[in-house]
Amino acid sequence: MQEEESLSDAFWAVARQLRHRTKVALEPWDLSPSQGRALTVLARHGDLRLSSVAEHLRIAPRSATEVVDDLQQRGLVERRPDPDDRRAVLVTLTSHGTAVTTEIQAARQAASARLFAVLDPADRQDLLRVLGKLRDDT
Amino acid sequence: MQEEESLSDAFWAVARQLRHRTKVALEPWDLSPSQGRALTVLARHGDLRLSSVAEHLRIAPRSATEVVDDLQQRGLVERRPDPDDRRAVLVTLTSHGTAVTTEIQAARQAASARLFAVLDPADRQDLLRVLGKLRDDT
DNA sequence: AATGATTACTGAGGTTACCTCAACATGAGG
DNA sequence: CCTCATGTTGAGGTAACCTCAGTAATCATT
Repeated sequence: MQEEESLSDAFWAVARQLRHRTKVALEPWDLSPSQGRALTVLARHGDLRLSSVAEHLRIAPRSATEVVDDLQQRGLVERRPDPDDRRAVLVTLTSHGTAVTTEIQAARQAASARLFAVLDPADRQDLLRVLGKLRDDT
Repeated sequence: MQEEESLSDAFWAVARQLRHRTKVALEPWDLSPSQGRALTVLARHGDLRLSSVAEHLRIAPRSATEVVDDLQQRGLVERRPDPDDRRAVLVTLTSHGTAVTTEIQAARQAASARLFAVLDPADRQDLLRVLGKLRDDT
């Protein structure tokens, strides 16, 4: 059965394109993927503990310390003591960080829009439907 | 236009699944992604110079040296002098390496088949068609 | 309230998979 | 043969992760 082989090949080829375009679109900000994701997570969930940031990024808490260190140096986030638990540190977007995150999300979306723009509406719908089935599995 | 956002979200969700399953399927061999790809490339193209291996893997020649070092230590590939150019080294799959590569490709294909098995034939055809359009773009 | 276990973070140091740069051998063209 | 280009590798560097141990704060139990 050759079919699955080429399905996954095609899938990876498109994934590579999408990844590459996203990377290029995000170059102006010079952020690592983890840093970019950290900003997105903070924008979505509001202030988070360092350990929560680590969970969202699926990295060790110690590694989240480094990601946040870097973002803090750039003035994109602040560390504040958690009022509810003085062991914990809350990571918060600064206003500059919020603005940058908005720009980044726009750039990311524009990059993916440019890729998917070659599809007509019916194709998009098909893709969304089929991907939905794959995603819901397991 | 929210549509592209969820299209790429769905795409990445599926890509993550496929990557995860492939990784799990390949765990028994304890190979890095580059090592796995190197074996595949060698199986497809036959003996290659170290610099060609580097090109296929899109890494620096010096880094290909390390990948090949490791594969050689495991007895999966051999280095031979290139008869046509004594500066060059030819990397060749050993018979053990050929056998392992075959097993790996089967495992990879089985993993992707399991993911795509939830689709009926019409869905698969749609997916393949739409991915083809996306891939040919650029 | 005192104590012992647990939790949140971080310093120190390690690993992996890359990188660049320079050295060395070989090859190709004037 | 002399110069310049090419193929590989040694030396050493870096980014982004990791584990492990230590400190401070909190929680649970007595």
